[in-house]
Amino acid sequence: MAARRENLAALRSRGKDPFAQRRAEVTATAGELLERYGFLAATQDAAAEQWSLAGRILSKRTMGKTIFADLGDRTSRLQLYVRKQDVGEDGFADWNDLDRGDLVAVRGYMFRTKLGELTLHVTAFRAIGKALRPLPDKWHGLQDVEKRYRQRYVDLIVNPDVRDTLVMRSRLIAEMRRFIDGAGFYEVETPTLLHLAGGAAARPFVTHCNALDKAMQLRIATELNLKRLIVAGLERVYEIGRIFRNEGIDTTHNPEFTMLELYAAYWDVSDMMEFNEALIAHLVSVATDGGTDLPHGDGAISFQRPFARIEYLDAMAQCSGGRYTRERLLDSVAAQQILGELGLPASPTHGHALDKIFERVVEPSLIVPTFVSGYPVVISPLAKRRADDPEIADRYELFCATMEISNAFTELNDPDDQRARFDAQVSERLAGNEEIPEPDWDYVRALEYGMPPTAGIGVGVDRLIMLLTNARSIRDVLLFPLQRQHG
RNA sequence: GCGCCUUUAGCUCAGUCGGUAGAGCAGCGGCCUUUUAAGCCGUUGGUCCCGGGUUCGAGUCCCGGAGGGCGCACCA
Repeated sequence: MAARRENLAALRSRGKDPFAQRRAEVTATAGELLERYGFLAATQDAAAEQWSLAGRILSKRTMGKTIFADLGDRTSRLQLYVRKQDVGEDGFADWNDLDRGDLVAVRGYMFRTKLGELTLHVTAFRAIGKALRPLPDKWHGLQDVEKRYRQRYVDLIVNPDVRDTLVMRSRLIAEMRRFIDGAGFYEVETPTLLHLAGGAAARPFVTHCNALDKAMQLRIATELNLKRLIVAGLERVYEIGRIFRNEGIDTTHNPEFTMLELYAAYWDVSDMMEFNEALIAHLVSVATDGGTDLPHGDGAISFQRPFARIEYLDAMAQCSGGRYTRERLLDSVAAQQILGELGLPASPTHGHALDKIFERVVEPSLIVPTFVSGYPVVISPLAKRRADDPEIADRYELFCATMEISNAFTELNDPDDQRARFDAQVSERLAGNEEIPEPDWDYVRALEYGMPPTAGIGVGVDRLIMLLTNARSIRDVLLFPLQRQHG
């Protein structure tokens, strides 16, 4: 660091203070130039066309009166070629005071070196920012996982894979919006700060509002407010927003994460399944440059439409050799017995038991994209019952690579049924299940004004991005994953 | 919360049986006008995560603590 400060002082003494610079002319990015001049043959140049670009020096190779360096900008990395005879004595001295990590604006023309690399022959340049701290090892980059997450800015500078993944995330979410907007949905933003967090089973974060002198909660879902907007007549709404759940942290859980929730009036769960399948297939195509197969681990998963479809109860039966029948699963006592057979601890509720059984018995086999339809009503408090089977809800979940990717159902719009299910939840809550939220009675009031038949879906965006980018940990698709504080 | 692993130079890592701290890269000084993990010669650089203990002597052994990773548990 001392050496870098000396170089900074040297630049300043020649009137080239990098921190005094206000802006840089940029007429091209590294990526654009690499594409545009792909036709150049070795040693051939395009000296007639001058370009200006800006970025960070990622490496520097000095060879006497010549310097090769790599410039990185948001698109790519481009080699620079600087000759003393082009930039003069002073200019060359300035280059010697530039360190790896410094920010520069350069001007020059493209050529291809005799070893075949497209390179910018620099005719003019200027330091526009100085790195007082050295960059990590040019070859190994930053490996220390802890430092990578804590100092993500460094990770992003030196590890191209990290940047590629996070840039892909940005593109995929933009694509998701474009696709949904194209279907006539309004994007809305509903409050994060609520008096009562509902719409899912999860422990909320609690905070305090000084102005109201009230305890508040951070939302655990956007569901109830979005459906209020369906009551309000917006008909097609969605939100891509941050959700907070005060639970564990591991490779598939971060306390705050991004969820897509979308509601369409006049659709049922089958319409939603169509839409869901089209959306996922589209995103796979974007992620794979037009393909249908996603790399996953060492292999690949095909997202060729149509995806597999199976009934929840059939899946349970098949994966248990017929032992877990409808009768047993839908009976609270029998379901607990199954837990015992599986060697799992007893669950506080029937619903919890079903989730555990499914997780153990069915989920591990759900590798290819599969819609699992017809969840029991006991684990679907906000979903409509099937017309011909009132114990089963009109609901599906999409699984892929054993991860739940989306959860959708025909929304329950009968206020009396909704009130009854909330009452049942109150009992569960009193029985000690802390994840069951307090009922939001105003939501029932909203339903009393009339909600059209509606289908809704929730998609865990981070896990979807993990799938689409073949990331092993949710932290790899988050810019700043939560870390414990030092000290 | 439990178990296993891990923390040494700016970065990536080695460090034997407990004997006084090492390499590569980066940096610094030199040579080099098409290199690309440039090369060659020379050279600087340490809170060995923190706190105790055992010992003549601890990076190394013991106890406690902190951070991180993985697994389990928790978590639609």
